[in-house]
Amino acid sequence: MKKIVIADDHPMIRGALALSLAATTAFGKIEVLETSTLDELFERLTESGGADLVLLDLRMPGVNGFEGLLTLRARFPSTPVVVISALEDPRLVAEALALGAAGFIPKSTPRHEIVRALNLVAAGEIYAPTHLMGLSMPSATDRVDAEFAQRLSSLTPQQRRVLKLLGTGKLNKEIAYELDIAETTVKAHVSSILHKLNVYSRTQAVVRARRLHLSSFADIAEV
Amino acid sequence: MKKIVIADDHPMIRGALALSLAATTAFGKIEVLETSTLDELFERLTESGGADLVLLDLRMPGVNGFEGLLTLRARFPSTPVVVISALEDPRLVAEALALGAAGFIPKSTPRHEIVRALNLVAAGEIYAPTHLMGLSMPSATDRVDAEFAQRLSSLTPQQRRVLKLLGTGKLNKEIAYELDIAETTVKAHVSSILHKLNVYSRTQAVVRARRLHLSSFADIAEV
DNA sequence: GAGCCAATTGTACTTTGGTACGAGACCGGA
DNA sequence: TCCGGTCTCGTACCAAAGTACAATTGGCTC
Repeated sequence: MKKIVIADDHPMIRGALALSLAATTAFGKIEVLETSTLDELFERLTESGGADLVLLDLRMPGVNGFEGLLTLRARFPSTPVVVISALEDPRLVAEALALGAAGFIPKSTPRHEIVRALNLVAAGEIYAPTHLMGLSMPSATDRVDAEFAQRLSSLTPQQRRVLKLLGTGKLNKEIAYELDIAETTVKAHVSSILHKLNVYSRTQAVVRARRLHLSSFADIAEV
Repeated sequence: MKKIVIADDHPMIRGALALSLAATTAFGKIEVLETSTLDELFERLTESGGADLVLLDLRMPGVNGFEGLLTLRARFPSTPVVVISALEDPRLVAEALALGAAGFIPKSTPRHEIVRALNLVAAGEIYAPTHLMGLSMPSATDRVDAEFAQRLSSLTPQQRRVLKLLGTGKLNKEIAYELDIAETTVKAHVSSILHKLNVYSRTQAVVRARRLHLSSFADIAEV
């Protein structure tokens, strides 16, 4: 009995995906859970210790972009994640796959194609629509971004929080206050972050992280 | 005899604008100069000490985005600038006006409307297409951005170069080497930049500057 | 020439930032 | 139970960042 979680804030999409899952044979018997928020998704996964597959919408209330995928991959590295997206930008596809997604399914995909995609993923393959793959030759910057995304995914949750605050230009002292930890600890985190991201200053870390479409950096809090 | 400069890298656009200018009565007798690069524009303006009007394309070879407008406003504050753009994003309009543009004319504008716009500007009014104004209420962040853009425009050319390098995450030492000046001087510039931008760390300066769509920050140099 | 401003540099200083090493607490898995 | 990883924190140290003050140069304008 495989456990599959659909995480999408739109009930209609969830329903459509559930239908496709029902038509997918490769998983055998399945149990489908639906969540409409990221927090709920993590609750479910934490309770049950992961799942056999997660269908994750890129755009969810609270956290948009790749933040969710990043966190998901960090906390449940062994759980395959298929990204569902309304956008069909080839760069998004490349980025999602670089972050360890097992597939990328645009919402416009016809159902029989979705079923085929899920069967592929069930078999351990990686699915992405061909028309979004060939065109975007992995350029130099894309590869750099992908590598950086990989590094980003190696951050621990707390380190990600620190990086998020770094991204607003805050001082170590301010970060310490906001997270209610000692400044020493913040320094330890920052130091570790810099090593993991392979940069040598907080400013570089922020600049590089901002290049990815992480929601954490899309909406900077007021000063 | 009013001196008007058209700065656009596309000859066809320059021609169309020149025609519209010829049909504009409010300026009286005019002399029209055309330039295809930003550098050439600045040469002309420096020679003649400004102009009575500049029609500036947002996208020019070398420097895209608002960089040119920013520099123009900084070096020739008394010269009115009308922004010409192929893009019609309301946010671009708001930003251009915040930076002191006297008008915003999309390239899709019909000629009679362009003439009307130029007449308005000649009369000291500010022109922007109504369909790009009403929708984007000046939100809180927009106002913050506009204020920050104002501050940005107060930077000197050299300070702008330093900020650009700051935006790539470089150390003072590296910036000094690239600009071939002493690290002390870089520090002096950075310090001045921070004051002018009203922030207290380089990282904040970078984060805030990147929120604007300045080309300097669009294409980060290789590491 | 006087005055203004950008740019440059120096010295000296304080504050942040970042590294290195060690260590205790907690937690989940083997 | 032991092991590994995360989070925590301290001390100590060095490098980078940032400030303050002062001074020189050069170009510009009035």
